[in-house]
Amino acid sequence: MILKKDAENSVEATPKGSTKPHLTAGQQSVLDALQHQPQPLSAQALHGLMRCQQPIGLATIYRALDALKLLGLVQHRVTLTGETLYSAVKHDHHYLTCLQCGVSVPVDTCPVKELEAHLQGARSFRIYYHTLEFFGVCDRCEA
Amino acid sequence: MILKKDAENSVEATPKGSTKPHLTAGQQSVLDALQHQPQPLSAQALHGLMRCQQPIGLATIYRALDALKLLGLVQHRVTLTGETLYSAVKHDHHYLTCLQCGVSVPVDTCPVKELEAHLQGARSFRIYYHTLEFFGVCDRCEA
DNA sequence: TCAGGAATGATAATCATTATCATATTGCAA
DNA sequence: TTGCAATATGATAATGATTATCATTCCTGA
Ligand SMILES: [Mn+2]
Ligand SMILES: [Mn+2]
Ligand SMILES: [Zn+2]
Ligand SMILES: [Zn+2]
Repeated sequence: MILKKDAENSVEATPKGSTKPHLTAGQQSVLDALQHQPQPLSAQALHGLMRCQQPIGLATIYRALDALKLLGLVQHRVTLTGETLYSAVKHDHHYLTCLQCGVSVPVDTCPVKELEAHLQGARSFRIYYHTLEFFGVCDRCEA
Repeated sequence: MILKKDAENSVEATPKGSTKPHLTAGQQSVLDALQHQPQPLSAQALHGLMRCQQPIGLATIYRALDALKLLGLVQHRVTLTGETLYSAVKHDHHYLTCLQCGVSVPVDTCPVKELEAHLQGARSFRIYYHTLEFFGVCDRCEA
């Protein structure tokens, strides 16, 4: 992959000194849409949902998602089929995914919080979110 | 995505009753190649490495990697650029990845083992491996 | 009000991965 | 052994999610 970046990413969407980041119209709509969804969604699925209410270009959605990730407001996860799913950062959901049929079942426990806090301090890295996923074969596919 | 499957996946590569799974020539070479690499590799990188020694088609490599995943011998991880990296299942390596520049630094700790064992028992799911990755912004990009 | 920068949308291009399909190998029954 | 059907392999075309382009519109501050 490795394609040239369009331009300097606007990390500085946040006015200096302001505590709340300034969001563009597109970013705001995307964030709103995501926050009203209980399930992670692909960019294209989002596009399908949003184009009815507030028409918005697919490219804008991708750009907004990138920006929101960089702001720590949105997180992502990649499915076995290569789609990227996005969700608002709040609760963290993890999954148990079957390599054969692709079914994903949620896992409620998460033992990562502690380690995350520890890393946060030890490394010079601002951590926004984490992914944790288990892969294996479900019983139906075991047969 | 969601493309039709080529044919029935050969989950039954393992002769009934045998404890060691039978690997095809391609699968064996791919596994060997991976086991000699300290770093996770993409399918195409593997192809580059292998084509010198034992010529092998790229499609065969992808097929072998899928089969080896299903056998619990190989694990995968998807980078921010959408490449899938494969490695032999032995130690589990986890990463801290910068959403801005894409740099990944290894994390040595892993608090997941225990939960994995627990899930293994509770769910009717055979777990082969897990991914754990932290996303944020590195200090260089923070500026 | 006006110029420069940022945001947006439509659309073309990219490229890792899959699907196809023709050919080569393998496993096994007769 | 031999012949055959099933499986594996390679070359190559197709797919499709994501990116890059670029023309246009929207803001914002001087
Ligand atoms: Mn978690
Ligand atoms: Mn681990
Ligand atoms: Zn399954
Ligand atoms: Zn960085």
